[in-house]
Amino acid sequence: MPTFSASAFVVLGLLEQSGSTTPYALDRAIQQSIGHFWAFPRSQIYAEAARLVRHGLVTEDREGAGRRRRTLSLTQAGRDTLAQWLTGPAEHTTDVRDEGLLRLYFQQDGSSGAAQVHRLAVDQLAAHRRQLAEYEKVLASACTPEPADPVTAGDGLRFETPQAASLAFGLRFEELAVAFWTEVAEHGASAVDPRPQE
Amino acid sequence: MPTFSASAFVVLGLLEQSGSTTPYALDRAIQQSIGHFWAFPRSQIYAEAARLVRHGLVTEDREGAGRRRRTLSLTQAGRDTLAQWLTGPAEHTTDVRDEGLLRLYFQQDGSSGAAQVHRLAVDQLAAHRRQLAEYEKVLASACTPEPADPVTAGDGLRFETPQAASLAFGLRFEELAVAFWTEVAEHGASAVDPRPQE
DNA sequence: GGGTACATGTAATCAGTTACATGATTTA
DNA sequence: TAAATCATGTAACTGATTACATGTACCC
Repeated sequence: MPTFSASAFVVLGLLEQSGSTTPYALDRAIQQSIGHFWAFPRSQIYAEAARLVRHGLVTEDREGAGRRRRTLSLTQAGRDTLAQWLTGPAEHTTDVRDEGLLRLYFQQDGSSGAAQVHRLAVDQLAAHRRQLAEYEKVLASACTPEPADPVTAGDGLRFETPQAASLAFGLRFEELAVAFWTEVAEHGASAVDPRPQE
Repeated sequence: MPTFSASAFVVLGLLEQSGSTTPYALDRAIQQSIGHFWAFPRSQIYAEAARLVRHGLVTEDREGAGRRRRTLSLTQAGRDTLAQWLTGPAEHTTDVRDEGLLRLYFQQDGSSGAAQVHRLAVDQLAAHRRQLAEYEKVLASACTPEPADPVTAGDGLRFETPQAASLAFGLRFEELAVAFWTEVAEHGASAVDPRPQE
């Protein structure tokens, strides 16, 4: 059997969570959750689904007319493959592609580029603020109020599921980005301290 | 003229910084710096360089024998295109692909999956610690000691160039990851608080 | 001088992106 | 009912990954 990519498991995992769905519904689910830590554009869903069908991990069912919608479902083989991946050894891959940081890297140092850097920072800041707001909305529904138990209680909200924990990471990432670009905007790139919290 | 991707600017930018170089040297530079926020595998350098040569932004010069090494240099058109990109409007794209978070997302909630989650967290933690150590090494050379001027002085080390500032972001990201997976390892996914610092 | 690690490139395959086309549903 | 928007799919193209092949230097 071939070896499947992480993108394949995005599809398998979501299918397990939701039962049968359409590619479009998968796309929506991805945008709001997994897409934040596994970029996965809509058009790839079709390709990935086709591959999974070819290998017998998913079945598809198409409407005969109209928009010829597909409905995807897991097969037993699909469920097994997913379970195996979830319990198997994890590779460590964190790939980031952030055009803002790339531009920052290539800016001239010294005061000549200061205005450019500032403009870049302001732009990036706005974008990350927007993203942060997104997360807050999404997480609001995944959050539960503080448990009464004083042993486990900290301050703030807590999550109950691994899903919500992953999203919490995304939220923290955006907070980091906002803090970073704020510093750059206010003090210029030369004032960025690698560890502000120490 | 066609529109160039961010990967193209990675090559152009590095060529400007270093004068003429070989694809291999570019690769090494990327691994240690830009690769952290713009994933760019070695084999793509050849493809990208070829494209840039085709469009006249780069010239290449090949050894006649032996390993037929290339030497790449910027043309004036290349320098111009780079300058234009650096001053032009920035898109906001932050794509992340992190297999660890993906797995976490799909873990079962409840106590049944706790051991899996723990193992995952320990693995990811180790990997991110390694990455963090990397950054510390790379940044040590980009760091300057605190300036004496009390107006701009904070606590800790400061950076002088946009390059170092970008890397500082990477370092903070790894610190975030380490903190996150530590929490998951210690308390399970259900104990992750979205905003520990509040 | 043979082994190991580093350096360099190519071609085939696979994944991802863009651009487009069309069907359904809501709303003015 | 026309316009706008949401839903759905395909095909052509470009970018990325893998696997391989070979050259060069170092070191024992």
